[in-house]
Amino acid sequence: MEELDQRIVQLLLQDGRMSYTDLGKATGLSTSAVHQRVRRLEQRGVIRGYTAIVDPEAVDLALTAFISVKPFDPSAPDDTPERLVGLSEIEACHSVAGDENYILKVRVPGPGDLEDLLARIRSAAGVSTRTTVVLSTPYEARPPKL
Amino acid sequence: MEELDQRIVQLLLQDGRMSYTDLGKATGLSTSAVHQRVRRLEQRGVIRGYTAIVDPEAVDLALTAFISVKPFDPSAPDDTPERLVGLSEIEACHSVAGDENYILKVRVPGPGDLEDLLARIRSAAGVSTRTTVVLSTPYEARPPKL
DNA sequence: GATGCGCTGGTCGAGTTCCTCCACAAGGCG
DNA sequence: CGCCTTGTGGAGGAACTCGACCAGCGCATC
Repeated sequence: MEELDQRIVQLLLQDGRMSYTDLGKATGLSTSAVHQRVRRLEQRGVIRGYTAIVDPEAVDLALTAFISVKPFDPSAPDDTPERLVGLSEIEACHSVAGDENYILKVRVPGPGDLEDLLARIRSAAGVSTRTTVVLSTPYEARPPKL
Repeated sequence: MEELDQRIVQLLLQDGRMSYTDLGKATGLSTSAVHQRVRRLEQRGVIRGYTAIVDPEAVDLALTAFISVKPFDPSAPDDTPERLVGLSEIEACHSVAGDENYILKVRVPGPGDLEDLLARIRSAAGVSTRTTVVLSTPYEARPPKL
């Protein structure tokens, strides 16, 4: 990817609502040219979307946890992600190297909801779980430096 | 938080670039009223910002890993997050319950950069590390259901 | 080595839409 | 009744969006 696109992406990572006019000023391009590049980045899949960054506590999701997951039957075909995709408390699902197969990042209002969620995960995917509760998060969702 | 604000936040989680006019149509409010509410949500810290969701591979950050971190000296005051805040490869830092103290989420171009980053983390924070490499991520950054 | 063609990616301008601010109204609440 | 909050509506200006046009470049052709 060339340098102009990279700079545009960088700017949109820092402020997803920046206007095309401002992007143009920041890159030395015309509004239309920037707009065109952004559209291309979107349809090439480089930019997958835009979102607000929200304080989890403010929306009653004060408890974050990482759940490591391992199938009971290692020989069965592994469709764990599809089995869990319907659980909206799961923010992310990573397939990982190591003792367990997946790491899930989940957000719930409180401990009771976590207990409940764990049961649903185990029964939906046929897995054993090991969960790590996060106590606080010093920082999160920082935009990468390109 | 009341229901209208919740719906606005939900919509902005799904599309961070939605216009105030559209938000108004979706919530049954006038453009001005929505704008006002969003500004309040921003300055109350409920909405912390906006960002583009970018394909990491497209910006040469193909390797994601979780690094569990534990200080060499458990009795020393723990300022690990501050010591690591300057490393831009670290996307998130969570203080966790369990054997280790923190979980870091990092993104680098490749294995060599990970090795290098680990050395910098250890020397900057005086910690031992245990890293879990992610092989693929079925999904990530899903907007929570409110 | 010129000529000409098509592709890519840029500027410019005009019509439309959206943002943003202000004045003002309706509903609680002391 | 007066004040605060939260809404509506409107007007001016800014931003978006589209089409027309142009410059550079690669490349086949002569």
